Amino acid sequence: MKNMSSNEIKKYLSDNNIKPSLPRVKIFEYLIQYKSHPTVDEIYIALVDELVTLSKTTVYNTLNLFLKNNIINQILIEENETRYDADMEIHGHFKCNKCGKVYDFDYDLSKIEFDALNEFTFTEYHTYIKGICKNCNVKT
Amino acid sequence: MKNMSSNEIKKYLSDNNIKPSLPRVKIFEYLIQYKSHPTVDEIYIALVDELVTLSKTTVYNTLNLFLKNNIINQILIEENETRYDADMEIHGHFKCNKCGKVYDFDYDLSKIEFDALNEFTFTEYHTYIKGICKNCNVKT
DNA sequence: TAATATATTTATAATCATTACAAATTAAAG
DNA sequence: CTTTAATTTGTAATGATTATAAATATATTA
Repeated sequence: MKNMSSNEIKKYLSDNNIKPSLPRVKIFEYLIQYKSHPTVDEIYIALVDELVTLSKTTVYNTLNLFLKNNIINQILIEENETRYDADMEIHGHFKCNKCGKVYDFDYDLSKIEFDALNEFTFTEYHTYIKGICKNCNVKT
Repeated sequence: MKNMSSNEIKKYLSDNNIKPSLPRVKIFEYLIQYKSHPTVDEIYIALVDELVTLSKTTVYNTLNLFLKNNIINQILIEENETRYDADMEIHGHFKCNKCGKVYDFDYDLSKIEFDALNEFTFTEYHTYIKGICKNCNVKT
């Protein structure tokens, strides 16, 4: 997943019932390459130089299509700041209140007991932590 | 916390540097009484009959003040659907994709190991799960 | 208690992210 | 090729939240 070639991305999209048009391939490529949990604006600004006719609507449409077909996740940490992540492994996010960077971290869900949720069916897990990252802690 | 009297709420707000005006007391009371993780609209609609001059701006202002003074949490599960919770104990939320209800659940954070976040400082923990609740599972 | 200052609430307008829509473009099928 | 369907695009509409400034209520001081 880390370094998919353009052809691998095309196959991956096709396998998930998404016709691999150029904007779609490029947007997905951006997500797996930079893993920066970008916003729509960040994706648009990053790609518009190469795809000069790209519109923000296409970025929205494409991300919503990816969401529907379950190949990306939406990250909601701040109000009015929707971010996207192509890493579909269950993992958490840490957002630094100083530098704003979003870090990934693994957590072992099997160790969590959900007493209150007996007979519930789970489809999505989301965890995020806020605080100060190592880097910003050192600086002060 | 479960059943605070009006006077206890006033004291609690004062203790947290919030002047206990009527709208503030009523909004906080609503949050701890119903625990329904309401939206701004739901709070406004629930209270406007009693506080006939209440404006939605006041609900926004009040919730933002509560957030700033750390006596409520913001719950972000769906894009463009900000909810609020006066329960400040660390706990998770489960949202049913069928009925839309948000359930609370406890989870034991001490069992989670954050290898990747060594030397990070944590201030807020948020966890939510999506799926189908017990009730909706039975119905089908 | 009246006068003044301060805080709170309110209505209206502004902002901004997202979606709706319909036209334009591109790709696919016959 | 021609026709049909899918994708992309620009513009307008929507809706939640915030900004602003006036109105109201509360607190302070003389």
